Amino acid sequence: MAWTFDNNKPIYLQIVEKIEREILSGKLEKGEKISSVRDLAIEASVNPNTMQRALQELENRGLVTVQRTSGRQVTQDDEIINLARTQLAQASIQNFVFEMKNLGFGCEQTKKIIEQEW
Amino acid sequence: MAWTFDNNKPIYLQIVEKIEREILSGKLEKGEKISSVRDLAIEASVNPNTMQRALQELENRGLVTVQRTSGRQVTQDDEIINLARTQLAQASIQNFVFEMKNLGFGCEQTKKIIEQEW
Amino acid sequence: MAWTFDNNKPIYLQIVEKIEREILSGKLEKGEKISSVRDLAIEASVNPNTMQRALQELENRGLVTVQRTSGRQVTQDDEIINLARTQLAQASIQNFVFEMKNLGFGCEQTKKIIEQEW
Amino acid sequence: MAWTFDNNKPIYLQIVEKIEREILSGKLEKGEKISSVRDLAIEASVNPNTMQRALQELENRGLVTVQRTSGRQVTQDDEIINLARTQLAQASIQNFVFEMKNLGFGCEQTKKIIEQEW
DNA sequence: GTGGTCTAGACCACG
DNA sequence: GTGGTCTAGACCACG
Repeated sequence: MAWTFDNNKPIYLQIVEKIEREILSGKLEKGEKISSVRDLAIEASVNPNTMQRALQELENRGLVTVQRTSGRQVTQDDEIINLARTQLAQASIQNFVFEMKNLGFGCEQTKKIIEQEW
Repeated sequence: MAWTFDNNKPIYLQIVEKIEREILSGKLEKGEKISSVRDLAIEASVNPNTMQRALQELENRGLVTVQRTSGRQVTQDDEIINLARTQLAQASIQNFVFEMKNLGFGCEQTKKIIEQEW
Repeated sequence: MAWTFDNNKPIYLQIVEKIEREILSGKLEKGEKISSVRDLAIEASVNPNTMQRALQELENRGLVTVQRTSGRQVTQDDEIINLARTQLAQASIQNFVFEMKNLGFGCEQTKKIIEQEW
Repeated sequence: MAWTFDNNKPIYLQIVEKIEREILSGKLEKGEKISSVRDLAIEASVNPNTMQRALQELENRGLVTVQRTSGRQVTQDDEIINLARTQLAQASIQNFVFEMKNLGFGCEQTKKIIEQEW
């Protein structure tokens, strides 16, 4: 029911990342209306203020826009979404390659494992 | 100079991960003596209490052992190290594959990028 | 299309200021008939209630008058307009001088920049 | 005693602007330590959360930095301060020139008034 | 009903 | 003691 959170990171940031991933994956579509702060707060079992803060952060990043009285929606701006997607992928890959090298894996070996895991 | 930390995660956990990575990568060798809490704390520019806590966590995980009088050293136990390495790699790969799928990347494409990035 | 508003201030106040500026600048002339609340609301993309409230405020300030049947018009009273103009200019200048001093600009320097910017 | 606030704008934003002005004017010097959130909140007669939010915004703008446990200080980075100063001055001047033109003042007249008011 | 702001106050991490 | 996060809940602007 309630979303699950990791104790070692602020909840609001985990919410930001969750929603960001939904936007970048297209699960939340460009321009789609987002549930109200109150509803999302109930869904996630967090305080409305916490949800508010998460959504505000998404606004700062340009992924979400607000219409004062009619709620929030995913940005219409493809460029912002694509940029965020590219940046996340970039970071993810570099991070991964660094980690695998560090653990002693070679390139070929890593690719093989990815193929299996895919 | 000082190690760099991310404000959004407990410092002691970030230290744990850093030292764990050094052990798993072999930068800190099996059985190698570890600097004193004091020295490490200075090196990292953190409070000795914080460093202490990090090392304790590494003991709990079995990666570090204590000799009352002669300080700490990396475990001699290959098995523990290998297990930790495997687990970390597992988690890392699954995480990565999930993320890339989510961002819309395919298996071949991902492997190509890894090759470039390696 | 729609007028643009700053999220950090009541919309009705921003409308008041916009129309006031149009009156003081003469863009809306002395005695000129003002569009209906309805039309203005559509033009500004705001709720009629909001526009209503803005016009009421302008009445309170004496810049706009109402004729029960024939709608609103800009006041005929030169004195009121001139007074408002003077007050706004006063406030604007004092504010500006304070700001520039505060930012470390001198009088001569400021005058030079104004000349360029004019 | 308590700082004075305008009802038509969020308090936290007014605090941001007040402190920003103190930094840009040099009243708060480069690298100077800033009072604790709690103390500032008492000084301003606002809730600590409100003050926290204001300081967080100043952090986002790069004007203030945090040391987790030892409090906040004005940034050491001249460039950031100078940039902010220039931007504020720019906006202020353009705004002012626009306003004065709008009110029917000429360039020479405006400069004369500034001289008197300085 | 929607988002935004604010207060009050608890609890945590780090020192 | 310092900042950070979170909850609970009030009240406001706009519709």
